Amino acid sequence: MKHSELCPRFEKGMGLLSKRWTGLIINQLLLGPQRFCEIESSLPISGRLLSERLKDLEREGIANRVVFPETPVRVEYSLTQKGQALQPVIESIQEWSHDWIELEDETQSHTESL
Amino acid sequence: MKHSELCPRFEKGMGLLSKRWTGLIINQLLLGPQRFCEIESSLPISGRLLSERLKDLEREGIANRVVFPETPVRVEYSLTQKGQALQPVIESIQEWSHDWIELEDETQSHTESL
DNA sequence: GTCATCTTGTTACTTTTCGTAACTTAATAT
DNA sequence: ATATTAAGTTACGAAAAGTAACAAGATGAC
Repeated sequence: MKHSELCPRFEKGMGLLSKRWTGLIINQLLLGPQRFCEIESSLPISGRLLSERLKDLEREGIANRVVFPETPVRVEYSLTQKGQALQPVIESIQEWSHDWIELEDETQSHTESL
Repeated sequence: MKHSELCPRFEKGMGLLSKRWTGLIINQLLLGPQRFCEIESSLPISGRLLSERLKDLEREGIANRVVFPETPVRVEYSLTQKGQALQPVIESIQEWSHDWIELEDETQSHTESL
């Protein structure tokens, strides 16, 4: 129960990134500002969680939220400087994934593990 | 409900990294091989979760597990090549955290939010 | 012999987070 | 009036995380 050596900034940063969906949402926003439904369509995430994660990101100063009061309403999310600064993180994860992750083949019908 | 553009390797890699504790455990193992109780002491993680995460990492080929049948038993965990290859990822997260995360001060007794 | 000790887990149980689906709001079109 | 659409929210069951107590197995203390 001594965890003294750990840098608290790093611990907090890692805590943000290691919440489910956060990395993938940021990856999506690195492509440019996007509205809620675009992010939702680009990822297998539900509206409930997406809404929750975007609120987290806004609260942490990583994402901006802009409402266009059209009908129906349009809301655009974009990255702040702090969010843009995550690009090297995302890129390094992309490189590692490309180099080291192998896909298990999904050609079988879903009746394995029986 | 279309999430077609997403690279499955990246999605899987991000899935690994965005499990709670995974990043911090890998960060610890980047310092060198360590036994179970050392990792446990270095992080505010419980034995149950640490055991679970280390099994995940072993199954993914990221960590090695070596048992020394002494008394009491000693078990050492270390990173494989695949695990070592995560160093740039961890480093980029460290840099971002250093540059952009600010700590809220914890000088108050824990009676805020009332 | 029996009891305590130490490490690496596991089991049992509670709390938090996630996943799914139905519902809400507000402006417009039919 | 009713349907439509985007952006959420609410409700609820399922999965994951947190906590604490316990187990195995060899040793040393009494």
